[in-house]
Amino acid sequence: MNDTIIKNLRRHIDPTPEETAIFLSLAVAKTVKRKEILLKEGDVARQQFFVINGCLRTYTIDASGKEHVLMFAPEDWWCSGDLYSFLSGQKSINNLEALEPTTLLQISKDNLDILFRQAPTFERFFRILFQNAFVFHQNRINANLSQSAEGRYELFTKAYPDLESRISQKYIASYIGVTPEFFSQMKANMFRKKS
Amino acid sequence: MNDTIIKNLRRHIDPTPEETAIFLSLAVAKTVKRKEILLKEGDVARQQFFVINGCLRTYTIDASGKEHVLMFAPEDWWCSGDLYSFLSGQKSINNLEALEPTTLLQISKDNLDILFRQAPTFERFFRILFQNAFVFHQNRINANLSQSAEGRYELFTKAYPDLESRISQKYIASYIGVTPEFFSQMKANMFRKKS
DNA sequence: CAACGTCGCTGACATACGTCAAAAAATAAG
DNA sequence: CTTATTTTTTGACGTATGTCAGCGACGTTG
Repeated sequence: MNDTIIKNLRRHIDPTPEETAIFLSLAVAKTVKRKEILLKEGDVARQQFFVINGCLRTYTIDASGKEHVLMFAPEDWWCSGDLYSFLSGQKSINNLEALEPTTLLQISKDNLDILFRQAPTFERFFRILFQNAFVFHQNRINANLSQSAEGRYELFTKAYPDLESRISQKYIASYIGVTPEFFSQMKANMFRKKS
Repeated sequence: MNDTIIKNLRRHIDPTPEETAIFLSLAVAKTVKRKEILLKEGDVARQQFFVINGCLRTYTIDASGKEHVLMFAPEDWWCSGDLYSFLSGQKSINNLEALEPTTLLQISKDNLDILFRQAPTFERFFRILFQNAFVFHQNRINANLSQSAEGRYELFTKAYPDLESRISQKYIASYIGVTPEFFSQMKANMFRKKS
């Protein structure tokens, strides 16, 4: 079970066995059920998560009560729920929910600070992690500015290759920024075009 | 002139005089004219920039030739032009242009790697920088999903408080994802509402 | 198996925003 | 200062996407 996270860490850094041990001693394993809420708007985000198995979604609820999916976190993804809340201690404006039964590691802010002090190579790891997140998000913003719903849908399938079959498509619609009804019609149109 | 960058560094880290000196020895000052291009789509992004004075914009050009502003970088902002290109050495898909006569510091990828090795506190600095960028971008994505053009415009004014009077409003329209024509009408409507 | 809620599909109608063209206003250049 | 260029505004009309309502197909729970 620790294989997944160790492989994930090795993607960007080469920690010594001691450093890995420190990391593992500061992270806590956790299992949640489908539909379980890990972070609720208004609470403070106290943990950073790493998904070993399953899938999470981060979403907001707007003034008129509609939900908007900010990101998915399937296996091998890191997820903060609400990073600003996590860092600042302010109330979260995002929600975080499990879309499947999910196994994850969580690490608290205090432990993360300890980690950075005791194993500074993790500064590097998270620097690279957020660097990549920056690229990912800028890409998505670009898609929002320049592409139609179809283009954004393609970007989704590239970002999350095997997710579509696992989750309700209303979440995909929300992620690309259209209503479920329109998404349904759009897919029908796309199919018609192809054949 | 180095005051600006030193103050910027001190926002997140507390570098020793030696570390600051290392940083300054690896960064190069540069001045560019209005409309000068710092990075062109298809080239490789070789520098990371810090704006001392003036303003840059990062933008893409879509298949139909339309430009889309991804971000502005007025004074005291860092800007990568195309971070993916900078990191990977792949061709850039973004363009970077000065909107005003601009003074900046630039640091190459090689020098940045040297900096990380010689003064590891900068790993921390850039980790925090990208962390903040993550929050900023997620906010913007949320606005794109949940708000109308008016809401996105408000977010722009919060993100860049004194920029509106300095740049052409067609760039603001592009940043919030509407046409200049619609933006013009929208502002007229907003004014009418208020009074 | 029955009953219920959730989800996806369809169609009629509504609206935010885009397109195109032209004039007016502001800015830059000679 | 004057002309040329760029930017902004206005208006008519088009389109992508939203809203609402209904209906059928599942999947869950008792």
